[in-house]
Amino acid sequence: MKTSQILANVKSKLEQQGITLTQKRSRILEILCRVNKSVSAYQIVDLYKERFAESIPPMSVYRILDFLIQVKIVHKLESVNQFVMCEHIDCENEHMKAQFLICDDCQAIEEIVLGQNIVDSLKQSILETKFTLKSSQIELHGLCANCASDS
Amino acid sequence: MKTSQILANVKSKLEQQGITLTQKRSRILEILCRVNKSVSAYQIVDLYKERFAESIPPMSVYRILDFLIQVKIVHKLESVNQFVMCEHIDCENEHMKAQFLICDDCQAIEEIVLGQNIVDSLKQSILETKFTLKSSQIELHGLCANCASDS
DNA sequence: GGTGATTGGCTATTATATAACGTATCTAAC
DNA sequence: GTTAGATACGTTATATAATAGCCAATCACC
Repeated sequence: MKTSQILANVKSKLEQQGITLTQKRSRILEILCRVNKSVSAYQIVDLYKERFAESIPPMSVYRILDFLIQVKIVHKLESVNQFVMCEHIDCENEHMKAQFLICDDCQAIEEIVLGQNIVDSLKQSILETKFTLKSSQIELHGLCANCASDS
Repeated sequence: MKTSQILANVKSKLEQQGITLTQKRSRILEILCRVNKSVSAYQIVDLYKERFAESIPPMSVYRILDFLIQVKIVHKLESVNQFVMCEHIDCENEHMKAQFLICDDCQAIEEIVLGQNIVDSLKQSILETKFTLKSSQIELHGLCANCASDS
């Protein structure tokens, strides 16, 4: 699917929730959509300047990222301090969501959904420890198909 | 088990591999052992100063942590940029090791081992994506039993 | 005792992130 | 239309996390 198509989808989905994006938010979303991998906040600052010939302070980028995360169209990958567009626009109802395969070479992100059986056994393991899960984002590191064949 | 006992165990285990710890390395290991939770490199700097009335530069702490990680007695929790002692001194032979439950309140760490069935289904899910796993450290966030009952 | 490897000191710099406060813009009620 | 409150964004400063690069000390072995 084309970047512009994806963007349009996301936006119309947000509008259904009564959310319209400001120009800056929209632009940052566009950047995330185009790069098609995970990037750091400061990389976004650079990309923004490149693409729109206009600089944006890091603070603003962080704030906008916070917002985009809140409305669930962007994820933060805690293990690498980077941000990535959500590939599953319709995943809100799943309990164990947001599992990522992160390519340590090119930062390509594969957003996977684990089967219910895995989820259940995971939960069972955790129950035994009296631990209360808040988020169950899982980030696994390795190489994507491309980078693996290169090396 | 007592801190001193654990420390002694770890050290004798390292000695079997021909590794003896320098004073600084030993002290930092002791700190990690005593706090019994995860801490940042800079927290270690502070704790070191407190306990040994002697300051240590952050650079040294990072280097020593790298070493301790290499010899597999310390883990780095990537999602929070903190470090924690390995609870399983004898876990080298497991394939899917290093799964952590991290208390977002008090940084208590529960190091769990997932059952083989979970591990297998995980691997299967990943196989389908042509992704090559490098490390399979999993970090899950939530509240430990203590902190959950407090709130 | 000399030599090479390991360990650690030191300074500087980069990357990541938040605090605090001010300004602008938008909206809704009046 | 004006104004009050909320939301978004700007600005500066600072905190936190991590690495680079080079030099000095120490240890281990010949």
